[in-house]
Amino acid sequence: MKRINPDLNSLRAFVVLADSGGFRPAAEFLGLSGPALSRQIARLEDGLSTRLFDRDTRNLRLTPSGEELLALARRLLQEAGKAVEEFEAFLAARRGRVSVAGLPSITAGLLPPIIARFVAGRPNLDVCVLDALSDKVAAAVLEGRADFGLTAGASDGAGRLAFRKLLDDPFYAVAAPGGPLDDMDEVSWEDLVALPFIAMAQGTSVRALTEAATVQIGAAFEPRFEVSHLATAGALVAEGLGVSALPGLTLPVIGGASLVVRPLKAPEVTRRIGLVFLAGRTLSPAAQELIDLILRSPRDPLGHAAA
Amino acid sequence: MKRINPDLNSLRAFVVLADSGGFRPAAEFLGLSGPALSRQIARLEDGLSTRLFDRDTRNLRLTPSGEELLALARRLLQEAGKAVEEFEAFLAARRGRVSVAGLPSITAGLLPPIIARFVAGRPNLDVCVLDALSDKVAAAVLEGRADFGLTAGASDGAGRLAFRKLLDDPFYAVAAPGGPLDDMDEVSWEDLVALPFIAMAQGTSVRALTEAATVQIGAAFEPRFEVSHLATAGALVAEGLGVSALPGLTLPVIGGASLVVRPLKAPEVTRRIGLVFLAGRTLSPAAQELIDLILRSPRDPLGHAAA
DNA sequence: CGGGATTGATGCGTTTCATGCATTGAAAAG
DNA sequence: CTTTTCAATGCATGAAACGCATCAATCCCG
Repeated sequence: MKRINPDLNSLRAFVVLADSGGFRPAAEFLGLSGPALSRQIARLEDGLSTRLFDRDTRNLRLTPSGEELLALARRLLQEAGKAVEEFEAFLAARRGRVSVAGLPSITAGLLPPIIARFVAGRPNLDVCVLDALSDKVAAAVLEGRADFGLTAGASDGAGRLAFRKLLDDPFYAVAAPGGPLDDMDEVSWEDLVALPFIAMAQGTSVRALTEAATVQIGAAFEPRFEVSHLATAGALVAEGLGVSALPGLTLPVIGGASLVVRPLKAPEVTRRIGLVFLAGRTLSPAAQELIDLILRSPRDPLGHAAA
Repeated sequence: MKRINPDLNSLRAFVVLADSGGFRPAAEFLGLSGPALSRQIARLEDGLSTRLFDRDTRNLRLTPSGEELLALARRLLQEAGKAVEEFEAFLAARRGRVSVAGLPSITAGLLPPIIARFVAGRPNLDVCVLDALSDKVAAAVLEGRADFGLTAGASDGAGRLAFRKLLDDPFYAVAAPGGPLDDMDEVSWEDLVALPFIAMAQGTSVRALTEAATVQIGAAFEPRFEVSHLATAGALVAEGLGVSALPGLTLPVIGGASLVVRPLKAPEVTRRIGLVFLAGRTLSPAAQELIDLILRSPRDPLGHAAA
């Protein structure tokens, strides 16, 4: 038996004709000429090897096969319409799922207000935020667990990741009010590392840059405390147990407003914050939209969440 | 926003390409040349205003939009396949519903074995048998409650019903063994109506023909009993309460084998049994199939169920 | 009872569109 | 560095759909 292959346009024409009860109005509705519709129906009937309408010049009535096909065609067209609608919603970034991997300082500070604007009016769009340390961020993007990442400029060796710089995030010295920084306008790394130092754990971007800075000034790096989470570091500083060097973006997260924060110089160290994504891969419309929104957002190095 | 109209063939090509991971094998599978498939995908992408594959000469990978469309296309194609399958089943008379209206003598005698053969191997085909008196049969067909009818030749005045003769069903005289017919080879209407007569109720084809016969011989028609159902008539006859004149098709229904049955002559009265259906209307494949089966079946006027 | 009007089908010419062949350009394999 | 493979493109061919004009049948109205 030869395979019959219904054409959605023919089915649509058939349904319209069945509904309108005449070739003329149906053809007009479809934007076709009468003969075109007549032939389209004839083709459909021929393809199905069945008469679909009992018709003469005056009457038009569905045959039982036509009735049967009408039900099936309606169902199929409805399915098709639903599919188109879903796909259009996906294309318009109103539906789908965006997965963002990011450093904790970014996902906690920079990202939330942007996501809030992003999901507004997009009730069917899921956003998944993956907060992880910088190497894990790159891994998540490489493995496809995240559509893109927000991290400190780390280029993957294989060149499979592309980087788009967002901002330079300068380091600041932080201490408790009444602590050693009260009287200083700005702080040098040399001065800072001489104080009891609260360092971030290995594997964080902050740690890597902190070590680089101490190496650069030829100082020994002997932290008094070592913590994994920013909140802990902030709490220790607030308690006056030590000082630390942190990028501006982290300050809102640790409650920098109630701490003494001073620009950190000699050398001036900045964390290059940017987007990473798989090179050569098209992003989902929703992910692209979120990226565009991030790029258009004001990028205050101090973290605009503090504003 | 312009209306996008997916073509099932394009979607099929897209799915095949996504599954086979390369243009060459996909094109071969689809029975197309490479360029044809390339353009088909390009058209699809153009129609959707989206890139569906990230591709260079060596790699072919779905974009997120492609992944999304793939799921939707699979679903839609599966729906389409199911619809085609259902429709083919309908066309092949393996699915659907046939509604037959018929005189009780036919629906009880002639029809059951035919229906038995008809539904064999058609588990999804519903058969609805409507047994009714002759005028109700015609009405059921006219009103569309039955696809066709099996009745005694009655033509609707408006000519909206077509009749197709099946057989001539001659009348027989019936009586109980040990009754008045035992010694006779054949019986005349005149002899029969002189005996205690069991008549069918008004509105039955049997009654109409019985009355016509008595009028024809100029006799009075004074039935001793009058019943609506054949089984009752048969039981009364078997009990020796009277005789009756019944068409051959009714005999198996009333247990004619245990009665005395004699050909009834002078005049020879026959009931024209045939199919009625709406003129100019195409029948459903299943109904047509059942009709063909009826036409091909042996038509023993005595009722082949007795064989 | 008869002519005009309406409706769907058909013949024909045109246009559009998809396909196939040949070629190009790019990337991987030897 | 050459060869091979693969997808994209130019070009020409062929098929399919469309519109216009016409035809046949029916209904409406005078």
